[in-house]
Amino acid sequence: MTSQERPRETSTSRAEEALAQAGAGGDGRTRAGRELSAAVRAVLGEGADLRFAQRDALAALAGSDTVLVARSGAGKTAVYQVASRLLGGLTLVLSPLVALQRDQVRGLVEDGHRAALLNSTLSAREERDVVERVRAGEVDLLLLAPEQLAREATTELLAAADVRLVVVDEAHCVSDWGHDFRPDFLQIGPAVRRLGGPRVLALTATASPAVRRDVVERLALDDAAVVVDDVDRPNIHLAVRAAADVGARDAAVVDEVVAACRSAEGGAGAAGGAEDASGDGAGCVGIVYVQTRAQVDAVADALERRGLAPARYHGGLPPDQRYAVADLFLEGTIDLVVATSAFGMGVDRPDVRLVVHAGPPSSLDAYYQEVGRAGRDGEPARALLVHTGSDSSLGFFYAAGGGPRAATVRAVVAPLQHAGTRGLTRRELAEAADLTPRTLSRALGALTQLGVVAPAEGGRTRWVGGEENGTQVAARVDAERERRRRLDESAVEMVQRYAGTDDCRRRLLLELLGESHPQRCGACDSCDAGTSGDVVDATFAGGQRVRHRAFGPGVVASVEQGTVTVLFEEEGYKTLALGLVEEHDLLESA
DNA sequence: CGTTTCCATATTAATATGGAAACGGTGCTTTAAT
Repeated sequence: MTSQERPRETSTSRAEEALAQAGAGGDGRTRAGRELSAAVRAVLGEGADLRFAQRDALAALAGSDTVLVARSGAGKTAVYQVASRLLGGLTLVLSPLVALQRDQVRGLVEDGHRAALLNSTLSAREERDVVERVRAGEVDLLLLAPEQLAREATTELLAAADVRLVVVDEAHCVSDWGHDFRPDFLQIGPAVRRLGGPRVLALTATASPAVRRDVVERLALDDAAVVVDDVDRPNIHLAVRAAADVGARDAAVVDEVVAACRSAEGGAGAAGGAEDASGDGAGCVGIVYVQTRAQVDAVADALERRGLAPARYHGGLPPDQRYAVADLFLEGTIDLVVATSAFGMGVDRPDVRLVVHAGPPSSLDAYYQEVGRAGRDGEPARALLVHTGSDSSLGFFYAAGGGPRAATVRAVVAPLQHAGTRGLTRRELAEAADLTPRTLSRALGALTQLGVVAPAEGGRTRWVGGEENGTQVAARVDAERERRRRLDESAVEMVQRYAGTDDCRRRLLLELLGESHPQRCGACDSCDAGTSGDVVDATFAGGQRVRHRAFGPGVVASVEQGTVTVLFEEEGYKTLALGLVEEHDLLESA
């Protein structure tokens, strides 16, 4: 065996040289260039080559931590496969959903990697087996959820291993979930540092500049490079419709789905007999997103009364039922699913034609993730949002932003400080602080984020905030809550802005997500209606750094007819009237 | 913030009313008891 085929013997600097070759186009005359080509061939097969964004990401990774934003199917996996081969040692892949890890490992093994996973579904025997293989250096890629990093057994295993790369898959989860729902996402940064600071590669399909910044900050990435691929999906037609009230909204959603399925059947029939053999309703492949579990049943019932047979999916269903629906949808046995936002990750079916939302999502980032499940085959697809104008998820966010009260924080801090390094279990803490599990969970999320508590052995939580007292901590929680609330609020405002515009929807959506798109798209309802225009104002442009008299520094997100939307560092997104801006000289270039 | 659920109380003792409390989307893990 030659050294080229045994990359784990490659030194880090030589690996970085090979990674850097990706940016130079992979010169086959140098040793580093040949190493890169060999790794690419091993991953992609003979004759295939990397796309530009993949090359950019690899080259960036040679010098720094890297965030790669690229749509599904753009080959994010291949990037870390190649990087892992070149860097050698052990690559950790942090994958949020345990249910998907077995399939992911299977794919990696098929591509010739020595991949394994570590999670709670393993039997004691299986876990011992994986641990032994990692110890023996027989694993190149190890998949695990962030929660694993908090286990002492895992920490010890990894401390002794040669971890050279940490991949954070679905990295937007760090921003979405870290602050309350799954606080272990906030422990990734500290855990990576404890491993001696291996390179970090964060991957996601969509992330607005605000989310990118949050991810970089929460992962504590050092001088991160951000590589953004073209995230536009021009084959998806975008439309929004307003309804008078929630009842009319859901009725409109049902009408829309029924009509789409009827026309799909008619169209398939008229197109020729060959289509009929593949089953009825072909072309009526769709996902209906609703806001609550109860709404899943309400909308699905309504669709059944109209003769359709939708499946139902939400987080409250038994796991086997959820997996069954996901599998049947992926294999094409089920074509229509009514779901909450739980339905999504791992849903990679190419021929989804329709994604309908009954009520607005919590952010444009979330919306585009969900919309992006349509038309992955490149054929025409449609995304429709039906809203009432006042059904915003703002209520959710006031609740979430409401966060723990000062008294709650003090009640949690005191027993933790008293417990010392051993820490307390959730149950002990709930009892000592006299709080419900939900309230406690939120309080711990906030405290984790401030870095005053940390996971301890046996799932316990311990105090690491030194002498700081409950009142001081509560004040910091307050400040952080206020910051979070402003960002969440601005995210909701951006959804309302998208829903309310009569200018080109795709342009607004992409610009708010950090992509430049000056021309109107021709594939949204505004363009259909002729109300959209091309941007002509040259005073401001997307990406431009500016400073506002009152809001401070920011970056221009989007320019529409007569308005400019800016992402301010402190205030989140604000939309300003160009007339007023010019009249009062509010914005200056920075 | 807005809506639903729960429970105590009131009286056409089996249902109505009011006010307080809980819930509203996302999922890891582990442990104890079958």
